[in-house]
Amino acid sequence: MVDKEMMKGSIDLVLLSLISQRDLYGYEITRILKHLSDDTYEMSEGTLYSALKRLERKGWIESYWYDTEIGRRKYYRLTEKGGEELKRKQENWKMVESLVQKSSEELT
Amino acid sequence: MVDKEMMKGSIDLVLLSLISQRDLYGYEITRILKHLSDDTYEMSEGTLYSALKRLERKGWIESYWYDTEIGRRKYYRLTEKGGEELKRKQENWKMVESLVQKSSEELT
DNA sequence: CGATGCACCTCGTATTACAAGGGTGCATCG
DNA sequence: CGATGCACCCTTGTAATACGAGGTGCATCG
Repeated sequence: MVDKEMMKGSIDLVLLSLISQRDLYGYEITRILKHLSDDTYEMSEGTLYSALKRLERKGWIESYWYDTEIGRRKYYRLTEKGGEELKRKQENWKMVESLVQKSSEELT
Repeated sequence: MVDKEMMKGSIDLVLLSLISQRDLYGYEITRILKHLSDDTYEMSEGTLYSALKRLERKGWIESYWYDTEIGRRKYYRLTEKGGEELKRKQENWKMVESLVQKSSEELT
């Protein structure tokens, strides 16, 4: 559908954004992304879980197990540090956004 | 200044955008990016030249030498294939843009 | 029973972006 | 004249990234 490497470089930002809104579990995240992209993008689980691990290792998210009748789920929640990082990444994103835009507009 | 890894994933798009407007040489590109970012971002030359090599290897840009009184410069120009790739990457970018936005807004 | 969906995970690999280095030649300054 | 700085190009090594392919277990549906 779309470029498989579409999200390269933006995965952490997107994940932190999503988790900042409410606690989510892995599989749920893939469903949300699929939905938000109108079924054009499906994040591979290999990508997702290693990204979540990375975010946790860096202290930006924390996880906890939650058992439902239909099985166990590992939920992730944003930490304070993760909130700060999200802010940084958002500003960063704005910068890149403006560069991408300018690079296709003006050339001084 | 900004995150050193700021451009991760967007370098190719930015470079193709810039070169699509007019032929450019390497050093000039670093100057333009610095200017467009209001001096907050300076692409390391290692990054730039290996990116240019990559783009050339993929057939998206072509290079030619040009001699001025003050020395030789290696200019890069967009190929037809590069034009198509640029278009693809731009659509891709819009997708990611919308995901980044949505991920910090709604959660269905 | 087999397939499908939910839910998690690991491993190996190619690619990427970077820093750190190296090189040339010209101009300017002391 | 020598040093410094700028303009310009390049290579190498490394850490991190994103991915596909594979694996587990359970429940449900046909």
